[in-house]
Amino acid sequence: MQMNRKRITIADIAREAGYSKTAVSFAFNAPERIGAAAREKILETARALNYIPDQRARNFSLGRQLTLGFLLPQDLDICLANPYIVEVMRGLGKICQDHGYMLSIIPPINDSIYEAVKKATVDGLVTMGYLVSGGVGSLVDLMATPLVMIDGGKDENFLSVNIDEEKASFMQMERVLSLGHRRLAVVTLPAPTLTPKADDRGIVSRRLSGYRAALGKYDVPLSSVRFFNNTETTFDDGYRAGCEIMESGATCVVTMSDIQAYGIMHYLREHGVRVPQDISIIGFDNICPYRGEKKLTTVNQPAYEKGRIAALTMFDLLEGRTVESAPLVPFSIVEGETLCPPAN
Amino acid sequence: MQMNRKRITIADIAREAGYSKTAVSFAFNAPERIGAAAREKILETARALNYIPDQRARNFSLGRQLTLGFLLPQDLDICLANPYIVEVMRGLGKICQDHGYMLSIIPPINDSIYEAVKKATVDGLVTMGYLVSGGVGSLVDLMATPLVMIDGGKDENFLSVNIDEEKASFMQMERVLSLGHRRLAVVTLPAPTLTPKADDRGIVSRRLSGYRAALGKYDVPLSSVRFFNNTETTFDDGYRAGCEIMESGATCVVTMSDIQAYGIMHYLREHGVRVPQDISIIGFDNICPYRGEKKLTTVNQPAYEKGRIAALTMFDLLEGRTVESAPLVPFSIVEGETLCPPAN
DNA sequence: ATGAAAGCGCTAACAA
DNA sequence: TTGTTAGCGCTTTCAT
Repeated sequence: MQMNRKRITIADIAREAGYSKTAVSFAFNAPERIGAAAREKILETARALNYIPDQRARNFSLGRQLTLGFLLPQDLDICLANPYIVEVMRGLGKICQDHGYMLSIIPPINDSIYEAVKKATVDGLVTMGYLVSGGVGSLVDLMATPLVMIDGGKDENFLSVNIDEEKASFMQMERVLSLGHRRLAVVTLPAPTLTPKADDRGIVSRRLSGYRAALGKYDVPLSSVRFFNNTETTFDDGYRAGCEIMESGATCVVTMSDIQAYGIMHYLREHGVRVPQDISIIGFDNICPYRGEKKLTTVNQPAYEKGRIAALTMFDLLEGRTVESAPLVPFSIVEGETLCPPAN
Repeated sequence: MQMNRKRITIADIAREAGYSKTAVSFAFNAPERIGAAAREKILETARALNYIPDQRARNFSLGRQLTLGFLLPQDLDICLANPYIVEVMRGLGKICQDHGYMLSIIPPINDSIYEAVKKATVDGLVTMGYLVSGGVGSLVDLMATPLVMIDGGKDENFLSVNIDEEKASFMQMERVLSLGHRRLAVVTLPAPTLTPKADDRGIVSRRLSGYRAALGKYDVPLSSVRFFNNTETTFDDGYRAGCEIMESGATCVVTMSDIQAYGIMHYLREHGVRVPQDISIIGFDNICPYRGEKKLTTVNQPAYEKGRIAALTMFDLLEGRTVESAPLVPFSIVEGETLCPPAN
């Protein structure tokens, strides 16, 4: 196994080479600021002593970390089980790699995102799926850590990378209403952790308002919609909700995330309910078909692109470029095999 | 947008509260080592001044980082597109979360894993898919950074979490040989970046030796096997290889990774080749079916579990517990719908 | 061209 | 109980 020999420091090299620490530092990071002879001698001894500069100390001294943080809205094993989130991460990470940065996945600490932020050592934070109102918002402000949201909400202090949530959810709902569905089950995302008070700027509220608009257009009363508000964004929890949904009498399920939808489909199939003949279903995100289920009709979100844009925006911030606002990214409804007119 | 007000430091609090920095430090991190009155006064002023301890400085001083690093074998966007790797990461991350750690994804810098390691600020490194021989091995030794491999190879200096590669690949190959296949296409993993010299301890070599053993048992000459050694571990590159494979006359494809296999299947289906009637295929890893392809017969690896074990091992190392060796994790052949006897 | 020394913000051994 | 002070390893200003 590895032996923990003590690290060689810059002082060792300085002493051994007969130069100052400054000289050594320059030899490594600013060759032009030191004589050729001195530099050679220094690098020589550094090599001989197997000196590796301590990146930790360097970063600390330079006040940077060469790391972007990705703040997870829920437990890590839930988030990484969601292909949509992973795809966002892939976009984020690609840009990090291009900049020589690491991407740090930051799960909540004891269910607290706030605590996680306090412990995080990163140059910038990217959040996903919730509003930064209140606690975390002022915390990052105190820490002088730039923050960019993905799927966040309107906030005067932070940028958010989003699709047009109202419009997308309007179209999603309209798609099924136009097919004739009138008895609906709507599965929402879990209440955002960071919005203590009811807040109409978060992603859930905005989508709900899109739904309401569509329902209004088709004169469908809210009472004919059954809401499922306690479903985690997981396959398993979708599956779990399947039972109640099946028994709700709905002819169509509208979910705010594909991963839930696939869980629901799995349950339905296991229980002899045919999709879409018996129950139609439409999702949100557009992840790949899951567990052998048929391809979902859904709202496509450019996940990878969202990650990329968020990271690029973050580097703009870090490198002092002014950023007016994050752009709306495009979405579209993609056809799968899970929608048809209601049976009767 | 955020305003970058200057951070309050421990010195500010000390001065303002009329105590020393030590006292402030204790007030936060060792309440029992300071009087109640002093503590109260200090926390009071800290609150008033919105003081947030600088985690960077704290970590630097304590010589830790509260972060585990996950060293990627290839570009980040390739790795995160592989569900097998993501699942490993999920296992790693879960344990990190349990320990209040972050998980840092470390992509190569300019194609160099070595450079990435030098820049990384983490308490421990977990690698994936290659041997740590040579450069990186001695580097982490100099940096005194503990390292644990996943899918690495035999190495006297580092632990590796693996299945029994020889046995698994033997069984994988035997599975198709026993069905009667004699003309085979074998798709390997790309040559591990970190093994400059031919090395027989890496994962690819070990699996090849399993293949040889199985072929020997069935008296099948190596000449009846067509090797594809330049296929990246991606869906797209599998797809790309599909053409040559189709034309190779093989009745069965044996791949070292599912993601390649699904790419190949996609190509075959698009070109009217039926799986398994025309060409059988067997994979490795056991990821979920991809892009609507049928479920692959494959070797199941407990990816999540591998990640967990690697992380747990790492924390053993970090917390000074002695670790003899990483255990072999179990594997199994799982039946899909992609295997049948050869046609003629 | 080179070096002394003062940071960076926090911890902790040691002294009082 | 509390404070002084010397680190942690590197960067960088400012003399020389």
